[in-house]
Amino acid sequence: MTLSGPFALEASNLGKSGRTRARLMDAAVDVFAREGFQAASVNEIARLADVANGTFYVHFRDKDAIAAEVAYGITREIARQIDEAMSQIDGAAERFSFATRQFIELATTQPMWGWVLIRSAWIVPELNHRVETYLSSDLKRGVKQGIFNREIDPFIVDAISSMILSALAARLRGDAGEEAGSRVSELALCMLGFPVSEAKALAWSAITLQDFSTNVLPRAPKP
Amino acid sequence: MTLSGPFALEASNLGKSGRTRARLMDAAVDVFAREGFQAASVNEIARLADVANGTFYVHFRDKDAIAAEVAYGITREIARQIDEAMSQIDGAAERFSFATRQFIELATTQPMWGWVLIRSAWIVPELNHRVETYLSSDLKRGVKQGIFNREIDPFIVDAISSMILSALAARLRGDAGEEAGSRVSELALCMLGFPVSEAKALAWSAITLQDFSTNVLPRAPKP
DNA sequence: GAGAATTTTGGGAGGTTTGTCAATTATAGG
DNA sequence: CCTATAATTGACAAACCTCCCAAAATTCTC
Repeated sequence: MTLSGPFALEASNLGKSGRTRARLMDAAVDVFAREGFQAASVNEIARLADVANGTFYVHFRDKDAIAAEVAYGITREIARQIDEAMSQIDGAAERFSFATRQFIELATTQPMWGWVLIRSAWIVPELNHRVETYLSSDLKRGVKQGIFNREIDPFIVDAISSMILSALAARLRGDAGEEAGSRVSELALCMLGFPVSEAKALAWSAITLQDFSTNVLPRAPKP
Repeated sequence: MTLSGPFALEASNLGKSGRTRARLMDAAVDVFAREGFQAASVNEIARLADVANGTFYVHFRDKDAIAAEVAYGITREIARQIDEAMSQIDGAAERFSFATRQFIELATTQPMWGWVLIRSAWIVPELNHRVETYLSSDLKRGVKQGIFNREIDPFIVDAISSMILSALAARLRGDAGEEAGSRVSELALCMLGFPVSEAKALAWSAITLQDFSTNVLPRAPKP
């Protein structure tokens, strides 16, 4: 039996249909991560989910439909998790730095989700868009708090988010270590108008990162 | 007759084989730009180049082979052009800023090349790698000149290059105007340790951008 | 447990893709 | 003009893909 992924775990208390659907989504994550959205085939997703190819079409209209669902599920879960972990943090700069570092640690704990973000972000606009929405809200909070002295518009949000994605990619490839999150966070803070020393202090401060792998989704009840 | 692209012009004085090869490369650029590397099919490239599908395989082993050639051709020409245009500039920061701005103007004058860079950079490693090589050399020059007070390693080069690509994408989509080059250049200079005011001054200084469309490749002789 | 409703199955029609190759056409040198 | 060489062609096998649907299996309800 294939070991079930995050979506399957989450759906373990749903009806049969819901569970199959979730299995397909986990399989899709796997295929998207390995081959990217474009090269992925419905056939392979079904094969990996251990269902007949016809079953796929019972649950999703086509590849785009499952991609949208997967994008939604991934980004929602990541955002929920990060948000919860930093509910106590108020300063926008601290929040940004924490979120960035935590986000990049995704690479260690849920590499497949990371790869999907990297390999499909440019093709499934939903993905990029949602990442940028979350990012944007903390950046704007910073402007309100008078901390970032740079106007926040889609251009700069885009720039920062693609920088973060590139750091995530480096981490996934193994080209960067744990410091990746701090480094990119420092660079971004500089861009936002922070003096180098302050950016460094914030970005490299000791924090406790959540362990995605155990917390991101509710545990499945033991069988 | 299909209007010939840059590669065909460049090859107009070559033998028949060379010209066909070049036509295929221009067609490949077109298809890659529209659909991305993964979704592109050899068939469509051949169709667009107005040759039989078998002809493709005479000139290239497969899609990867032509992608590598195209990547090589595009990056070499862009680099050559930018390099020539800034041969008089010596300061690393000025060079970086000029190159960045000039590079992004590629979006206006050779949008297809721009799209290829955007849509295929993550899939054809050759592309990213070459862009980063050129970028790296000017950044390192800056360190030698004592201008950038930040260690230049692949991580930061990666970060900057993906930021530049995101600006190029915004420009191609029409979401950003002429100012895109200056904006991203300013952001990057901040990251490299420049005080905001200096970064602004450099990034927004008046410069004369080369007109890629007329200069990037030698003119074809009139028939 | 029987019958109804839900879910899954897998074969197949119709299409596209890759890569090959014998046959055809164009080009160039004598 | 004629021939040797180079270049191109297009049909084709084999693989794979999407999407459909009647039949089989499973689950639910009473």
